[in-house]
Amino acid sequence: MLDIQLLRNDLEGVAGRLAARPFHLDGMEFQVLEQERKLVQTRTQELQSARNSLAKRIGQAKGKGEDVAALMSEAGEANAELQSVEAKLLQIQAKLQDFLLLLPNLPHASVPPGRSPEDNAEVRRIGEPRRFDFQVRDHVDVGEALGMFDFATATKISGARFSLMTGQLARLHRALAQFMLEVHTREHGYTEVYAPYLVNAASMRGTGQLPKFEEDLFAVPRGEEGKLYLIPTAEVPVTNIVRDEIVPLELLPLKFVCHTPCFRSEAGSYGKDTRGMIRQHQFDKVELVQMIQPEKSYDCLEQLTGHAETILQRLGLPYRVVVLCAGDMGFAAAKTYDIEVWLPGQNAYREISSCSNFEAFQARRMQARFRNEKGKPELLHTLNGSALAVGRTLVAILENYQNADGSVSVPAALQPHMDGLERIARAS
RNA sequence: GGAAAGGUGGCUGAGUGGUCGAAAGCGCCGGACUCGAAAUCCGGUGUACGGUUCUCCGUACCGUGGGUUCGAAUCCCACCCUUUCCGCCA
Repeated sequence: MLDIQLLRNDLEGVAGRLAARPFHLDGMEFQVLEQERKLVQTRTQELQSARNSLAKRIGQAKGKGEDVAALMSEAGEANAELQSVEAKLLQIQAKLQDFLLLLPNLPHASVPPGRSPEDNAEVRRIGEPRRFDFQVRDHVDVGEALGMFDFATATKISGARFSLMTGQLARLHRALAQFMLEVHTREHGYTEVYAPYLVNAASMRGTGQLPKFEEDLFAVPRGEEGKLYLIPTAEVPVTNIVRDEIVPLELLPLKFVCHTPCFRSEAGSYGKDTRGMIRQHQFDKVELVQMIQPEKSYDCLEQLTGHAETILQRLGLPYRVVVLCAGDMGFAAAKTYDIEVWLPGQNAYREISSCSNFEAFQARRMQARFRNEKGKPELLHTLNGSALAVGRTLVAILENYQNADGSVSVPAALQPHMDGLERIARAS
């Protein structure tokens, strides 16, 4: 959510910066709502003030045993207008809130303009893609040849966009998550978190999934009106740790790492990445989340991105880092780096991590604050990034570490997590 | 799922429907005392929004949402949550 003060003071400027996404800000709608709000709110408060002092006088008069009939009728009359004007105010404020909740974040000044992924700018490229002296296979062929990937059975059990792994492949998947958690907790100073996979609407609103992106979520009905949502990323439960909290300054930065499954309906991506486990309804991810003072958040974004890159470096996977252009960024982000891993089977770099600074956008929705040097509550900045998407990392390993005989080498960094296993081969 | 108790400011904890945004204590901040500290004493100490604009003023907020009333932390209804006991359960 954007600061409503900013809209009041510089509507043109905000509209200009949002146009880069591109997003059309309806300035007229806002101004009309604001004008009305001001009028109605002022009147409401006047009437409330009058009611309060009148009620007070009635109380005092009664205390002295005086006649209060005249005062009572006066109060009764004023109440009629108050009631209607209060209802009107609630209605306008709700409209204003809806308006604000649907505005995306402002892109940071360092974000390149542009509308499509082609406008993203490569920041750095690390590692040399390996040369193969045999015909490379994609992860599906590699995994199925090993007899450890079974998409057909996954489809039988659940439907499209689910996967089933068995044996050493399932173990590799587990080892990856384990390895990532250990690097981040031991070397990068993150606190491990176990968090709920089902969250309420307030949490989804806090991080920005709601109200605009409900169709991307899986919902579980519960009770009469209520429902819970399956998390699309650990970002949601973990960031909401600080919702409605005022964090003491000395606790900052808060750094959390959390491994969860993620659930996404992938509505609107029909026909996209239908093969293999690139785009699934359910996938595992290790997520980094930080909460920090505003003046430090961009340094933190660089660090956090570096933490994600560490995993790829340790695994010996070639990758590049791109800064997303304004048009390719998510709704809540002010700046995002995508990390793309090299996939020989696709002969392309594919997203494996997305690291973003949300500035105060989420914090304002969540009322997530810290107590600054002056002792005043101030909105936090929130950041997060995948480090990494476990399923896609597994894909990258299958493709980059495949051997001519159909086996897959286990990256050295993972071997300690797999009882020293060096190669995954078909069981004979 | 059943029964009971309870949700008040950073914490503990009062609060006959009427100067209650809320006693008191603790904590915290400032000051006095002190060479310094402790103890003691004095003063201050919630959040959000709006108006004004840097000084104030107003409004709202006592789990959430409704209701009764001139007036609700206080009464009524619904819901949520917590604790304890029982049942069930990994």
